[in-house]
Amino acid sequence: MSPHTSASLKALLNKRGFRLTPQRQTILYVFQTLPQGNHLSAEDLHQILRRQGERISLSTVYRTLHLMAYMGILRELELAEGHKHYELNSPYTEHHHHLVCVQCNQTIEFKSDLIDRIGTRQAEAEGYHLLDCQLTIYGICPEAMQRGWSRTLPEGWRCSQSQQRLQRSDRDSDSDMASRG
Amino acid sequence: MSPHTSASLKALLNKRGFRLTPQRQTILYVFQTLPQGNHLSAEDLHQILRRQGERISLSTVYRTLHLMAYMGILRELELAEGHKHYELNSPYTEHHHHLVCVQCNQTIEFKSDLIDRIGTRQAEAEGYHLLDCQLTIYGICPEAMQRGWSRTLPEGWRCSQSQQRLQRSDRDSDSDMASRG
DNA sequence: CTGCGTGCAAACTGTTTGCACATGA
DNA sequence: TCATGTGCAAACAGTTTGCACGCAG
Repeated sequence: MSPHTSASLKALLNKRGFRLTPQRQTILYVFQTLPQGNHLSAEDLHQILRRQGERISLSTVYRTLHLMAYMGILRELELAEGHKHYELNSPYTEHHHHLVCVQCNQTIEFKSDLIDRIGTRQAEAEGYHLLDCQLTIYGICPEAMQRGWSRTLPEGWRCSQSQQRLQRSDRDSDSDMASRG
Repeated sequence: MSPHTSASLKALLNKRGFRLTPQRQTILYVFQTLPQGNHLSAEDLHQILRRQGERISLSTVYRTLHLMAYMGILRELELAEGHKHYELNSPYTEHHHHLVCVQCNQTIEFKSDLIDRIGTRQAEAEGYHLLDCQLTIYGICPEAMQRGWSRTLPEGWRCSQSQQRLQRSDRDSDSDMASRG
């Protein structure tokens, strides 16, 4: 159920004067084999590649993410972490939205035709060419709430101190992403 | 109708052990007197302050934006420009969403009770404590389209040949979005 | 064989932080 | 008074870019 074979990717790239390189092929493959509902930052992707023994430079990762987002192969996400995330964007991928815990970064996906329709209509109404439309809901997940967090600042927060706010505890703590239909 | 007088701001801050300073007061005032619908980046705000003769350091700007966002006084926006934007967030401010041109950054606000309701419901369904809910629609505005669409790729990216617009047809895959919701 | 793509390192942008001093409650 | 807030500069993280070489078309 891969949206692109290396042949179709090549065709897609060549059509626009770009080339199919091993790096681009590898990167697309990573996204294609990613558990449904995951999204990667440039750094994440670079780590994964490195762990797989691929030697692709970080610059190339960035350039490729850019290119693929531009081509519509990837979708660029603005979650609440200060850097962009990317996920596959294809007709085979359900268009969805995100519910994010700003404390632990747990992310729940959900879809809503209604929202998509509103987005489409709104873009049309203004004469915009629609690229993407994302409802992002920021909140505190039940687990984080239990660990204690009021809507305001964490206890002992100081402007001048190191603010341990929203600091993700571990890189692998976000592996438990749920996906709801 | 200002959501906060300096007295109520003071109360709000003191309640949490923070202090009212001239800087904080000034910054809030800038937001309060901002033309409706504008949102500022830290840099924007710093410029404005400087132009007004205020000598508030950039660090303080950042710290204040942070503080006020966490106190719920400001709303943090993730538009598509690589940096955050802030706007007033009060009961008196209509909650709204954004339609952004990824080429020229023109932003159109719109509100939708329906979206807000969907967001609320979705958060509730997952047991999340709702903080904010933003539908952000990315697209190309009519003017930018006329000028031809070349951004999204790094400066000097070599694809200068066929600059044809991408056709994003994945949005209208099956659902009938012709009907207005 | 041409010029796009890559890796590298250095540059850049937006943001955070350590420190000493200033100041609000 | 004294912990909080500020300004400054340096540190930082994420991203970009200039250059020389490598490789796809």
